[in-house]
Amino acid sequence: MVTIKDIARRAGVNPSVVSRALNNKYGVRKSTKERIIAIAEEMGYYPNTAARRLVTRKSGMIGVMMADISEPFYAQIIKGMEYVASKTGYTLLFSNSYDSLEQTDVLQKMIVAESVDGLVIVGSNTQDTNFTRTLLKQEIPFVLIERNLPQEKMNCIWIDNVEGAYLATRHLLEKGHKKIAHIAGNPQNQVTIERITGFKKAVSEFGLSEADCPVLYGNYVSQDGYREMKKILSRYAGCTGVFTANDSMAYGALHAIHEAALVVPKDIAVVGFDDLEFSAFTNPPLTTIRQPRYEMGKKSLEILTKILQGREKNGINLCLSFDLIIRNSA
Amino acid sequence: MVTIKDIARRAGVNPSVVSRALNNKYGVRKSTKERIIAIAEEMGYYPNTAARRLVTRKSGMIGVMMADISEPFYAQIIKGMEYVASKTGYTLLFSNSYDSLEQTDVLQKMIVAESVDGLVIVGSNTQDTNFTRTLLKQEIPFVLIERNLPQEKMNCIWIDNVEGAYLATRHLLEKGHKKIAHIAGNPQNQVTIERITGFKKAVSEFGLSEADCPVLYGNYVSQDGYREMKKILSRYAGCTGVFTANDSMAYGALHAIHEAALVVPKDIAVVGFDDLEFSAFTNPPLTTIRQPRYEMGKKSLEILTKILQGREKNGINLCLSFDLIIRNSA
DNA sequence: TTGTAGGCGTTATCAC
DNA sequence: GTGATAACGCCTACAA
Repeated sequence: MVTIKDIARRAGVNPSVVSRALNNKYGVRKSTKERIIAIAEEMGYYPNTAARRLVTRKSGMIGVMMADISEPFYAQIIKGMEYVASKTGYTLLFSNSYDSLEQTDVLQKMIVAESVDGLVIVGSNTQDTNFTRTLLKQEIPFVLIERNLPQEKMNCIWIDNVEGAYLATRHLLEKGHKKIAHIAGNPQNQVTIERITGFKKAVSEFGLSEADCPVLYGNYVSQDGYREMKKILSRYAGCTGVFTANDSMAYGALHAIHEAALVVPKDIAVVGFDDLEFSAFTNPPLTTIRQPRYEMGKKSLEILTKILQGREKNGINLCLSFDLIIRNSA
Repeated sequence: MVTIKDIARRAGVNPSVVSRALNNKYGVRKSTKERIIAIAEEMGYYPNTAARRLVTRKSGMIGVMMADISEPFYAQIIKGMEYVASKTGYTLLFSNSYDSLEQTDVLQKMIVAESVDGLVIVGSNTQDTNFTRTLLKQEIPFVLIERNLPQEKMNCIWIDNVEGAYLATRHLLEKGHKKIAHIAGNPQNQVTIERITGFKKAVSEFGLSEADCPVLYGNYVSQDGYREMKKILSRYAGCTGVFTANDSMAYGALHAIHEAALVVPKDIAVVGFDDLEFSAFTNPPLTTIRQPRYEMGKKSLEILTKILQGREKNGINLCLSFDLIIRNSA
């Protein structure tokens, strides 16, 4: 392993000079600096992060918490983050929160053991109410994606889920459907509540009764969409339209509809939410609300980086826009 | 921040005793050890990883390289790895190699800057021929997934892609198809070559001519499957069966077939490879070869962990089994 | 502009 | 069984 001492010896200077030269600090003659840099390169020097971390108390790592990294929903968010991370030199550390951030010590581990400099938290359970306070107290910068907490010093990136769900539902209603159902997500989730609200708003605006427009619950996975769609087919015979809280559940719903030998959108129309990559390839291609996932990830890291570098202060609230992507399922 | 010094002071012992007690080393009286552990817990002590890393020269991190973490193919592999990592206390560090491992310095960065203790490399370009030598020379343990290199001291986890592709193709042939096509992957990829070999093996075994069984190329993404399927429809009119090198391309192919108003499997049968989660939800559900992705990830980390702990030596070669999952697309 | 010295928190090697 | 002390590689006052 090549250390600054080795370089210093070769360059005939003191290690501290090497340190300053390599870190672009003032007080090193240009010629010495260039010589040192050349030697470092030649010797294949890489700073020892552990040593640096120990003295600077910065890790150069950003922790990313999400429910389950294997969900396709997160793929583009991660990609957006990585784009910024690779440019700014930060390393991303991922961790799954599964059901709850607070029931496990994943957050504490990230902060104390891995000593991340900052955090991005995607989603998170509404029942997790303490972690923001803890993070604020520990003065570790963090950005929340998919949440909009009105508290001070909070950094949030979100889309207006009420409006998104409203738009999706409205699209069904404008096509003339009189009985439509909503397959909602896990009610512990904030976005679930918001999308239900949007659904009901559209329904009432069109003068339909809540009895004709039932809300069913899944947990954002295909299997649940399939299960709930089968319920709809058996219990709500007149239902001709379904709005699912995300695309994965829409996939399951489409499958159940096909199995029942019904045709989409002729017999039943389906609208999803998210616009996952795959949604262009369902049969028929899925009409859905596109979330700017890549941008969410990118922005989250841009904001966090700026805050870490002191070029920005906490309290950023960013509401991104969504789009209704009309394909053939509704 | 609580350090072992703080604990030592409270316990009335020397920091080194605390270190030994907390690390389960010999030479600490049971009563002292218990007292120290209690105090550490009470004070909320977490060891400083940077300091520990600096002196032990171990990072407790395992680097994971794959082409693109956002590809759904990797999701279950990652999950399998995480399962083991969380049990053994290792932290996973992901990095994308995109086209090539060697054209960027991602590997070197992981090793030198992050000082990972070991590596798992999924896939990798056949043109990347030097990295194994480099890793071997640096004596950093690594496990290769989706590759089977016959060299000594190499740890490989793989499935027999020739046989898998053979089985998939054979399934089409046994259904009576006389003209079938293969949408292969990127020819720089080892598995691409192997799956083409399996395809050709089955074709020749059934006495079909290569002219009737063309091989087309995509890069394992849906869009390419769509594009190549359209080519097949226009150029190879009599073709009634398609074997795609992975499921994502099968999705694109199904889409192209539907667009042409043809019916799967009546007009054209489709067989994929991988058995992604979504493949049960395509229309019709996809017949495909299931790769044990979760197990690949799990095994890779189990092997690596054992090697890192000295409980196993390099040179593990693990061939996992696959299954033909027959659904309705063929 | 450069060198010296101290310390970050931990572990390891000795004495005792 | 316990304590003192020296590293690990780097950074940063401060002194020269």
